[in-house]
Amino acid sequence: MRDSNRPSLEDVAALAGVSTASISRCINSPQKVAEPTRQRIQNAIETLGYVPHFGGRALARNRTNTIGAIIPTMDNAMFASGLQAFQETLSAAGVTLLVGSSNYDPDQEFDAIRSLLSQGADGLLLIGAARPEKTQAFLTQHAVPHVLAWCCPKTGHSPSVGFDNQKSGHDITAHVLAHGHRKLAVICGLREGNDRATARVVGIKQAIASQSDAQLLGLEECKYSFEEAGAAFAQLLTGPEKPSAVICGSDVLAVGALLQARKMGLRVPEDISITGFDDISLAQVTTPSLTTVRVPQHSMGRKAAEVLLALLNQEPGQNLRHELMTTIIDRGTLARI
Amino acid sequence: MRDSNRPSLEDVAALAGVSTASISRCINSPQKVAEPTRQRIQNAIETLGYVPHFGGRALARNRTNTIGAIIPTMDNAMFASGLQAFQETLSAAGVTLLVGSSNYDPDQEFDAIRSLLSQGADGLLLIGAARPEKTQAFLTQHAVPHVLAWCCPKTGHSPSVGFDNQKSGHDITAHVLAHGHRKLAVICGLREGNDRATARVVGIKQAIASQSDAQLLGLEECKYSFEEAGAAFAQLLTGPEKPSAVICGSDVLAVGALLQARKMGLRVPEDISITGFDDISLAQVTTPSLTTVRVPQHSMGRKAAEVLLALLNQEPGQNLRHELMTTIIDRGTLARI
DNA sequence: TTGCGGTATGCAAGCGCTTACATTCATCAA
DNA sequence: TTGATGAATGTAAGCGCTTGCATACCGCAA
Repeated sequence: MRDSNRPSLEDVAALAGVSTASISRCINSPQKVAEPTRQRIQNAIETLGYVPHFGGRALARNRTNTIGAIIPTMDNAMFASGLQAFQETLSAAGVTLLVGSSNYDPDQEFDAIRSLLSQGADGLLLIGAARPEKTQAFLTQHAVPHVLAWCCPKTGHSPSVGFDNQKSGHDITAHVLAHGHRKLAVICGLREGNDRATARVVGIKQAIASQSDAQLLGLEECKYSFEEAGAAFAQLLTGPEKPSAVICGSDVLAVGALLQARKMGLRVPEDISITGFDDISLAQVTTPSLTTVRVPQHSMGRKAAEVLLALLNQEPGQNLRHELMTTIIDRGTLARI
Repeated sequence: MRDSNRPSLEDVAALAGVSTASISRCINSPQKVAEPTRQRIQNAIETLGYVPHFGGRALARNRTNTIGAIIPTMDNAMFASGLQAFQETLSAAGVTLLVGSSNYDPDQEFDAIRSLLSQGADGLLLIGAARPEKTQAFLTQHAVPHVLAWCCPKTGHSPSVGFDNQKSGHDITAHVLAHGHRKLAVICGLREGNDRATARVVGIKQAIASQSDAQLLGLEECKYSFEEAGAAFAQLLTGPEKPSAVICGSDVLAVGALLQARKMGLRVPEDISITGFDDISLAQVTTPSLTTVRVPQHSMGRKAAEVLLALLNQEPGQNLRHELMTTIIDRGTLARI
């Protein structure tokens, strides 16, 4: 059953004429082995093309130097650059990243957590704070080191690196109101199990409520796709009163709305304003380009990696809650009334 | 040193009052264990929250049910949906996906290969066919099951699932020529070590050469970013003769060019035509939307997974070379002259 | 009763690696 | 010369799991 293609420590040891222990030492703490021996070992490793067996190593060390990230989707760019930064920071520290996706489904997320853990992940990056009791319990029971990103919960004791979704939702809405809009509508992602989407809407509603003459004419929930967002947009315009601005919970939704508006012969922003959220690269590319909320994806990813690494190394005195700031990026889809 | 948080088979065995072997059997081939015992074991597993240890398993089985994919970048959507399809197909087969990225750098790719392999990947998905001798030798020496995607080499004996980049480059160029364009320019990605970009350019040049009155006024290489592509576009327009069409090796480049054209006060396609390649979601979103070459990312990803899975299961009689077709998507950035 | 076949379970050997501890050997001070 | 010291290396146990083989037990036919 031994896979003859894969040289083991023993093979290297035989070739180099030393014990397996020396090889192991040579790999893991080279200063402990004498120069000439090290040379011989290096040669043997090279000629055999030896690669340490991860399983054996994990077993012996009880640590894998691997961490897992579970993101809702790879399909749009929403998490891509944050993940990229996360990954870069990790690999600079010699840690491998395992990626799983949940499709915004708590059950799939739970499975992914188990799967990554059984793959040996030493720690986890999770998006958002809301998860079922069952998942929470599992994380607690196994004392899984993890950090939450894209959110910044005030309760709970998981470390987090993110931003205040509610406040950001409030801010962009206040910005829209400040442009004179009073009849608003909202398109957001499916909120069930998605605390980011939920919080953004809460913030939006809050801002509207605090402006006495403003009204929320409609709110549509849909998946993060151009098509669904387009349909949602069309739906919002069926009522007797038309909104002057549509606030979207994500750039993907906003672009879908924008495309649909055009299809319906509406000029943006002259006839209707649209705002996005996230500032992914799509946002710069549309005509007009999207007024949106910039999420500091890159620094969030990097910081999350740093926090997680510190956690794994048991470095003390860490700040557990890192709140980053979002900024409103004014481009071309929001008109002043 | 035992991680007290992580229950082992032995713990479950103790709780259930059976041997570790039975637990293992219960997990891997439930029909081999009697119903009442199975119940007891299931309970024990549940209450302890037992998750099998990947390393132990890998060691004992010499197989991990994990496969690795190394893609040049996660940063733009070029590979995202192909990867998504790949991943979906794999997880339907109960196989986990490990993702690494190479940043278009052969050395980084080599490291990623070693790393994924040492992580226990049973097989690999690689993008493109061109790699250094050293990498080839390593793959051969270790007899690593792998499939190449995004290309379809006629030589070499690695299985591949992809399309003919050269032909596609030829096709889109012929299409542009058929629209009456004769003064062309090209923006492509950095070609060193990137056989897809290289082949596309070869195809483009070929098509131009076969049209006697057509000429290639300039060719710029740059990274896949809006900014660099914009600069490349500007550069192409500095010469005494202006191209009437710019053929881009990727949608990201085309969008960068489009944005820059607008910045320079050029109307697309009235003043200058631009074509893309890949048909990522960006392409639908610009104004005008991008005339481009659609790459069957989704079916490519799925098929690649199927081929790789078949390879791992030693299923015989597999077709080793799967060539998929690209299609030209006519949208709004190519004018008829 | 004996013995047979079959099913359910246990035993124990390894898978490749790390590491505490043991061993060897050279060096050097007394 | 001797013994203490310490550096370099070897020995072997054990990490958690799978699995071939041994064992125990059952029912049933002879």
